[in-house]
Amino acid sequence: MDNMKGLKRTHYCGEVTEPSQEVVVCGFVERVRDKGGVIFIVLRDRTGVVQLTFSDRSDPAVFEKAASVKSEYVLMAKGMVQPRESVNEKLKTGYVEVFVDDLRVLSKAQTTPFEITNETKVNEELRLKYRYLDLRRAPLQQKLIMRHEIAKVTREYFYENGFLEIETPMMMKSTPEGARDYLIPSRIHPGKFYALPQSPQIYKQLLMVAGYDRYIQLARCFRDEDLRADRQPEFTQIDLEMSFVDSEDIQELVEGYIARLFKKILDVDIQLPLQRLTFSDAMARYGSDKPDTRYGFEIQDISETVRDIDFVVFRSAIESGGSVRAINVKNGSAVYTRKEIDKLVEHAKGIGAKGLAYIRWVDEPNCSFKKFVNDTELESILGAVNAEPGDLVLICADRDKTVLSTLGAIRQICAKRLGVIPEGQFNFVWITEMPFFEYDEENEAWVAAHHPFTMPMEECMEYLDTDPAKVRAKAWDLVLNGTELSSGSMRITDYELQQHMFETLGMTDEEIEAKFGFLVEAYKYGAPPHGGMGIGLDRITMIMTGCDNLRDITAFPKVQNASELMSECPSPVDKENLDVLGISVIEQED
RNA sequence: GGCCCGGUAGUUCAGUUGGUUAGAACGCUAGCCUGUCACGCUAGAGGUCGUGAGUUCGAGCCUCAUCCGGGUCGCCA
Repeated sequence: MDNMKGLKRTHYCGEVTEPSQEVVVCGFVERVRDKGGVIFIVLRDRTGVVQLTFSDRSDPAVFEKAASVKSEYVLMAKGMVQPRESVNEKLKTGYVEVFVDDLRVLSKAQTTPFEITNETKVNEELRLKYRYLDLRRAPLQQKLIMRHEIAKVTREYFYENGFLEIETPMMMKSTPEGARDYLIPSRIHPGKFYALPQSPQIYKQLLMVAGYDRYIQLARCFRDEDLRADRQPEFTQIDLEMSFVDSEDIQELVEGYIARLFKKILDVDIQLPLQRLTFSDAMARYGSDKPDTRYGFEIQDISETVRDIDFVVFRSAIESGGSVRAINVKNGSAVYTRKEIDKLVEHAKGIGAKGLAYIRWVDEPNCSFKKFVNDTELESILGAVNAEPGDLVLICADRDKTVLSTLGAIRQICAKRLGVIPEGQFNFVWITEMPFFEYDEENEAWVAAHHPFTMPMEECMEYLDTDPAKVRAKAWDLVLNGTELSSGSMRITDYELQQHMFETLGMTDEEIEAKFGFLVEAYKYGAPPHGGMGIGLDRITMIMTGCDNLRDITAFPKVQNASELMSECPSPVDKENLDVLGISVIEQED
């Protein structure tokens, strides 16, 4: 094995484009093409590849060493850049090659468990086990580099706007609300635990009380909940908080950030101001609090149209206070055969609906409930949803909540199936006037829809005690292409009101004191009006890189059961270590 | 915790109704080749069919259990 003595890298591989200069490059061997008397080695680093050339008519020692090189060896090479005899137009460096006179093998490499190529069909499980090899591939490197650029633009923007980056603790008090905490034991306090932050929420509010009126942090957050394609247990939030502002001020600033980010990273112009929808409009039109507005198929209430139809499914839904709503899947009838519709209906049943009625219109409108409707009634339904020949009308009748969530989900499935979702389009929408309370059907109680420091809208204060369903919050989400990117709110700064909110949520004085005593105390000493947001850096990166899961834009991601396949964490701990922490582990039953 | 999908050489896959010695491509090893660039040619090595049980004269294939991975619902104040 050689060392680097006397050589220093002068160029990254991808930068070698000018002939007639001496360069020193280093990197990994992408490929060896040994022609017998001439050897080509493709060398790779994070900027690209360059071809190294060796001839048996020059230095025999160098040539012999080149002949022993294999894939993924780590090399350093010095030589003259010369034009190629035949160019490779597919490469940025394809017009030149480095004719090597000093070759150093810095590290040999075993045969890798999979080939390291840009395009790969290799099972992700294997790639995750050898993540450091998978990360050598250019597509992954480009994504992590773009993530870096996004973080850089983010910091630039907020710094320019007067924000201070301040670190908040990773070891904090556990607040057993909402998501489950990851707990940290400590030798000094057996039986007591810190928690990893689910977000720096409380600390950033205290920073406002402390007078640091514009705060930002690219904060690592942790939640011990089940994973999804767009949910990792450990993630990064662009966490910000501002004093002496109201909702619109924060939103305006964030809009400026979004526009800057997309312009700088993707050279995409985002039209400002961004679209706004109230929560109730979003639910009514899209059946979702994170609507994808890149396509239509909007939900329409046809309760009035079908009120007089003698069809028990519709009638009973309306009579029991629910509704009948429909989506018009434009040109859906060709794709959705009877069999495919049956699958949709099954899916709808799987998510809580009793079923779906439908009108499939190929030659004639073919209605699944035609026994119960006459031609006039059928026509008025088709008219109500602007149906034309070729369209597919899907109808759901039930409680409002069920109807909306069902049609919202079905709407998405149909759009994907029909391929009507435009690529390369970024539809942002603010969801405003979020409900303050949510009804927990299991425990038959109203619970906070957001964290308990969220400010109710002024005009809703009067319903706080009388009609929780009517109370809306000064809280909002930012949604991009159907993915929730961000949420924010104004915070309660009034001690009395905060106390009142805690009580409304059914917390006793003892609980309040134990969980949030220090926060409540802080607000007694003067608190500026403030609010803020947490923006999901990972999700933004995922969408901007065109990925459909967070693993691809995370250097070392966790898999579905929250373990890491490479290091195999989490892992058991010796009894001695546990004893020091005062912890005993109960045998898990299967 | 529920539902759906997947697991066969190092990798990606094929494998007929349950039937002889489980195949291909790429990779790997050895040899040849002075202009390749997904180099080419010749030869070769390489398999606990995820694991365990069962049915059967006989299981990669059928049954059951289990492990691992993915998607999703619940969950994510």
